[in-house]
Amino acid sequence: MNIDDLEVQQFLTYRLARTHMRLNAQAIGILKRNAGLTLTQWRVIALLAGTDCKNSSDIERQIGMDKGQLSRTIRGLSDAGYVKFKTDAKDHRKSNLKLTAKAQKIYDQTLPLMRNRQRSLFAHLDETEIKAIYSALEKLEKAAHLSEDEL
Amino acid sequence: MNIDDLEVQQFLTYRLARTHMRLNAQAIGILKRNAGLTLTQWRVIALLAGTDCKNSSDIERQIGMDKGQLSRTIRGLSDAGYVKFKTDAKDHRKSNLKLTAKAQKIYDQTLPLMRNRQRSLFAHLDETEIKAIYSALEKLEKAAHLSEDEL
DNA sequence: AGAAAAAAGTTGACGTATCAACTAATTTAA
DNA sequence: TTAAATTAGTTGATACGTCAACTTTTTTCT
Repeated sequence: MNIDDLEVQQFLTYRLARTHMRLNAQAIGILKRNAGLTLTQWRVIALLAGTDCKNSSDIERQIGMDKGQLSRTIRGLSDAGYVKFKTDAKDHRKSNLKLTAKAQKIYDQTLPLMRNRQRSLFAHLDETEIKAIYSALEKLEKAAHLSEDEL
Repeated sequence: MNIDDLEVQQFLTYRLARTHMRLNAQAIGILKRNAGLTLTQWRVIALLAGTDCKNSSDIERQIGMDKGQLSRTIRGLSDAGYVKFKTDAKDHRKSNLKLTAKAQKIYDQTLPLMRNRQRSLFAHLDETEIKAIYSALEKLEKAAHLSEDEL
């Protein structure tokens, strides 16, 4: 590509941002209508239900979500009756999380919807596109990590 | 790609989101250190300086930014002495925006930095990657527009 | 054992983004 | 020409995301 074609470049970053936002908006809508959950609430429930994540730090490591946001999300889930937490017997800093039956039910109902969505989203991408987009994202991300002096 | 490979799919959407965030974070850092501006402030200033956008609605149409956020951003810029606005003589709903000398100076200083960053970001992408990422984003965005029933 | 460092979680502040309700001015269309 | 629809912009609410300061508990190191 022509390095000096700033129009194209800006359009691409813009498209990247917009696609991300649209995908998010779609997921948010589905979760709100079908489960009354926010996206972050869903993520936490899905991790507690589908992985061996037990507490806040496990989740943080798993998806790199911010500690603070996580703390607030979990409080919200607790207030809404989706999780119970009690402090770990061996490490009093940790509080182990457990989904309630209510949460498990919502999860079981919602997972198929989200799986179906994932399938649809990717149904029309072929091998070449997948590889190229991975490669491009990797390069962009690497460049995004450069400090200002290195740019 | 294997349609049922949900791991890969989720990884890709995750990567998309993360790349977007990293790119944003980088731009935010550069703007904060060098210009003391937020990203939205920069966008508005850049549009007022570099395009023929005159008012809030022009900007909204140009980059699809939310009216509300735009309104607050412009108020912030006004409070900080970067823009002045007076209501349009012919259409009293509109208020035309004008950058102050202070804003123009910041813009002139900052634009080269941002251009340089854009160049670096895209320097290592080749034609194939650009095309594939465009194609993939287009398909993802199209699918993201589908309603739940259509998925 | 005791001091220093690290980890778990909470909280506050701010920026980013969307949606909805609202006022005021203008355009349209009956 | 008047009523209805549209447009410009403001404001409030809520979600999402990052950063930093802070407390408490555990681990590490000497």
